[in-house]
Amino acid sequence: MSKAENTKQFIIEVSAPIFNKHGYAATSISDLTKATKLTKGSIYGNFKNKEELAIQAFDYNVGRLISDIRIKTTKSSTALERLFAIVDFYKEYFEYSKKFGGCPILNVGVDANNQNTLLLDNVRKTIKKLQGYIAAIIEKGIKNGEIKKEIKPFEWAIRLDTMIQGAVFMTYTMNSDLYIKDTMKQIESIINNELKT
Amino acid sequence: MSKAENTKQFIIEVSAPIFNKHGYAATSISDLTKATKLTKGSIYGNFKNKEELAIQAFDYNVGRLISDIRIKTTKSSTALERLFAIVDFYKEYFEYSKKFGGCPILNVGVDANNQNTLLLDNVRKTIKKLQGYIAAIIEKGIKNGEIKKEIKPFEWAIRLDTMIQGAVFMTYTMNSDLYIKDTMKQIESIINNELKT
DNA sequence: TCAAAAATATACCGATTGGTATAATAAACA
DNA sequence: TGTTTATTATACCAATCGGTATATTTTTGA
Repeated sequence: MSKAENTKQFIIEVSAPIFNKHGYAATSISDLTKATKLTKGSIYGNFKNKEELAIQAFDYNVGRLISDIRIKTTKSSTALERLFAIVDFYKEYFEYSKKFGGCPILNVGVDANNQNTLLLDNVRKTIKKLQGYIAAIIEKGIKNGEIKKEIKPFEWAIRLDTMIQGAVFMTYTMNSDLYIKDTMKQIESIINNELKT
Repeated sequence: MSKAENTKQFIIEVSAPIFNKHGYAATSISDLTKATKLTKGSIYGNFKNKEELAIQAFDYNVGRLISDIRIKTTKSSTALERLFAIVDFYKEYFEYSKKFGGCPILNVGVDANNQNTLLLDNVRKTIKKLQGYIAAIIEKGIKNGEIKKEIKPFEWAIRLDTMIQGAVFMTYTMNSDLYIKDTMKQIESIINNELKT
């Protein structure tokens, strides 16, 4: 990586949690020059404008998030174990996601709504990617006989993802991981009682 | 109501959906003077500062929201009917909440996090009030023999509320009420299969 | 090592920000 | 109706906003 690419990556990494925590409008370029100890010239030399940087910062955050979920789940081999691995991942999500400055999907999803079309599009793609990933695990479980064949993979992937996002919102807003812990228990019993053969 | 109180109320009503839709930082005083066709002097004559107006705008939004939920639920007399009335209310919530500029609990909850302590406190109080209201209905249902006596009212009130908030987030972010419709069906079967005696 | 090229820093731009002091206006009440 | 009082409009403030032109520095490759 050249010096320039290094700087660009550095700016993204420092900016990502700031954008995520404060939102697009509430994050100023001077917030970023202070945090990076670089100057405007350096930032605008690497990014066309504030929006482009915000998008790359979001992509950087969700890239790490999805990568970590994949790493955690692919340690297991069966579909059910992979579903429980996702559940375990989200049990610790309150602490885990603090390094991003909160949940990027929740924060940017709400922040970009009616504000920034490009950012909102990226949030939607991320949600669909995550739901597709869960659906693929369920589908595999059906083929393996681990999960009831009448279960509709995408329907349940959406359902579980929606419950997770609700728990993430409540946990952050109420500043208590009781919400996400309880919802994960609820999902565990759904997997055991409704999905499992 | 005097002329001044009238103006104050008018400013709140016009500002409320703007603050809710764009967030606190992204809403400028000039946005509000344009929308109200009043001047800065008029706004600062009625409110100490932007924050005070934002808080009163939020309180106005959730006041209407909670009032409408109460009206809808108290039309029924039994606890189960009241729970289903809340479910029915949220089935139409995507359209209903557009007049607020989106869901005030979701929007302000995310927007105020790590930004505005007073607004966040009001969001938390609202969530607790709503959960308390649902818990009270469940409790009444247990006493009436409509709901299983081993059900813990507050635990399930939180659980249902968390699912609802997740569905609201997904519905707004994906711009589709399929999410909230499906979650409400899911809650209906939870009520019928897990709560009902 | 040195010149060309790329990246970063500095200085500045007009526009807008939240907020205020004061002037003009309208409402309230005697 | 007239006058006091409350409310709204105007004009302005310093600070900050996103962004750019240019100067300076650093990196790159011959």
